[in-house]
Amino acid sequence: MTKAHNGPTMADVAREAGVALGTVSRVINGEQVGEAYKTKVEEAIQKLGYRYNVSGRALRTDRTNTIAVIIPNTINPYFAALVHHLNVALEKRDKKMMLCFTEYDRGREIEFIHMAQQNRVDGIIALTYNPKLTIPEDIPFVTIDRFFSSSVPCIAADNFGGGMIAARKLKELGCTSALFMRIGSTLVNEPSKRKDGFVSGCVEVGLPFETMILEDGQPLDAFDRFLESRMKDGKLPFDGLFMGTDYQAWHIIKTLRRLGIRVPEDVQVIGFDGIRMFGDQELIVSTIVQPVQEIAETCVSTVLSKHLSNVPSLICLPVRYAAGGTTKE
Amino acid sequence: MTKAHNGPTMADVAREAGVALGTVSRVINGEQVGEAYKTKVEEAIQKLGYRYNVSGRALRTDRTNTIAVIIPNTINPYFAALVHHLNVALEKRDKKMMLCFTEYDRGREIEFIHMAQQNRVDGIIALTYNPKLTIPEDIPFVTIDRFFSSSVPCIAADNFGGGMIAARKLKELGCTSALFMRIGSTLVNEPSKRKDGFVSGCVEVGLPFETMILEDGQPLDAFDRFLESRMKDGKLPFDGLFMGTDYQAWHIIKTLRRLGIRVPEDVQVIGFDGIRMFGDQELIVSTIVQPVQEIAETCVSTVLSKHLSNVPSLICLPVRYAAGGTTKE
DNA sequence: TTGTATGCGTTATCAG
DNA sequence: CTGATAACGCATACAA
Repeated sequence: MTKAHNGPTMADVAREAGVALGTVSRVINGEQVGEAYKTKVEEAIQKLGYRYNVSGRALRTDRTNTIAVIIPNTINPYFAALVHHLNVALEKRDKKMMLCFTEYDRGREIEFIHMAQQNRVDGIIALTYNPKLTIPEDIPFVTIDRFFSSSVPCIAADNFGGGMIAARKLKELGCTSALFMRIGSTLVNEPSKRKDGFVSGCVEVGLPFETMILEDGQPLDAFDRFLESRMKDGKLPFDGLFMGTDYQAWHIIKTLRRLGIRVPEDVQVIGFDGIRMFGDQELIVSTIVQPVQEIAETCVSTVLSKHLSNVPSLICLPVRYAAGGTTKE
Repeated sequence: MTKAHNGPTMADVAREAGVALGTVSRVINGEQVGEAYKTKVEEAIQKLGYRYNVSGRALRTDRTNTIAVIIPNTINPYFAALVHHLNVALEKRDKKMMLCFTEYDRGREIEFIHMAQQNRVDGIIALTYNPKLTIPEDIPFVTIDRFFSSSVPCIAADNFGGGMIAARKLKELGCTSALFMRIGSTLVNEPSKRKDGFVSGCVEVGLPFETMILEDGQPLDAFDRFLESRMKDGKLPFDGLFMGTDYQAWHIIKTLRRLGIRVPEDVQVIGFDGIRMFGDQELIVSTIVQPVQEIAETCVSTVLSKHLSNVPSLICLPVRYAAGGTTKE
């Protein structure tokens, strides 16, 4: 076989510096080395433009300095933000990120976990939906938004708390009758608690409410038909609406306007996620903002923590309400 | 050293199957092997759940089956879409993607190219801004939106053509006086041609026009002040506006509305990129749509093509106009 | 402290 | 067609 690449190797550096191979390795890895040797080696490295071979080191140490991130895609702005902050957090620690897009495909979720193992990654951060996913035992694993078992740390926003905040806010803003709607995986995951929190909050503040949950896979316009069916004399029997996500809120607002309902004058709408225009500009709707950066940071520090077993099995990070023009502020 | 990982190796498979190590390798790589041997090996692989070690193979072959993608971030929806389609195109060819986010940092652009070389990637796809970037000779390199030299293929949308289309469209929609504004890197790259095409198109159709180019780094509200300065009796001397990007168009529309100018009744606005809400919903403004998927596909097929030298040095892909509510259709 | 030698898992060469 | 073995680049245990 002809060598494709002909960059300098440690042996080249050693020869150039007139020292032993092991000495070069020690310099590279910041171990104790005599000053004279060290400078000789460093000069040789400079001169040859040496950079260590990642595969060689990985083969030898069985560590890749890489964390696999398994996520549906990067098109959805919430995922895009997550990926962004995960990357920042990983880079800060000199880790590389191996990105795997599942496109919500459950087969792929499994396949990527295999691939991550095959690549000997140092850990996996996953946001998945497959109910039958089995988590590898031999590799640090952290999940987002979905609880597997007490041995697999789950990082999520405080979805329940977010639901409560939404209820209180609608009440505070003068709503007298509320509706919660969502569509999402039938899987019971952390976001499911948005409803529970909302219900709890409505009871707390004495706000009458209804809920409507659509099954996964149904088209969003089932919401539309529901609203249409509840219209009477050009009015809806609700003046407050809490939606499962910003995306769903955005969709329903278009429907409301089409039905001649004004937002926020007739109906106030709160979403969930904190999606912004162009990723970092204005909010799209009034919303419960997920602490994306903190979630990412926590995922990384958790998956890299030496003693995964000592880590809490569910970490909920605080959310906050933010006005985005679809409520009366 | 204690082995961290204890997955089965080729030697284990060979032992299990009662064949030689080399035979296992040949089966894995789909080379000619006797039928009986082949099945024995495949059974052993199944039984042990063997998967080849990526580092071992990479070390031996000096090929990683990985393409580095160097891009500012994934927050910007256009980049997010690009990354998405690049990933699809790469996965289709069983290549892995090594994502590098530069955050527009020129030092990082250089650093990532080094890192990619160090990781022995099979190719690099880069969207960069550093004027002093030197392209490695020994590794297939493709750039997006920016021409380096005839030996480095550049893939871009037909920015010039897009500018022309915008001019023709504004004329067709009844505009009598147009303005082009943009802010962007002082670097002369492909997107710079949006203006040239627009100017050319205006001349062609006989549409009077002005242009205003902001230097990179200036705040966007310099646009606002410019518009304010041109206001007379609550009116602007333009009724057609072509902006360098959808983001800038979006910004300027807010300004216009603040100034009491109606869009599209008083002024029609066209952007560039084709950004959609939530990545795949409605357009944000009327716009010239970049063929993101084709760009991604072309980048991948080009960087993987055996004979990079035979490839054209600039590939422009066709754009199209799409109405997005900020023009009179 | 530094040098030497071994092996990580794989592919490729060479001999059978 | 198959088996044995060397080498890829590196880190490390051991010897000096």
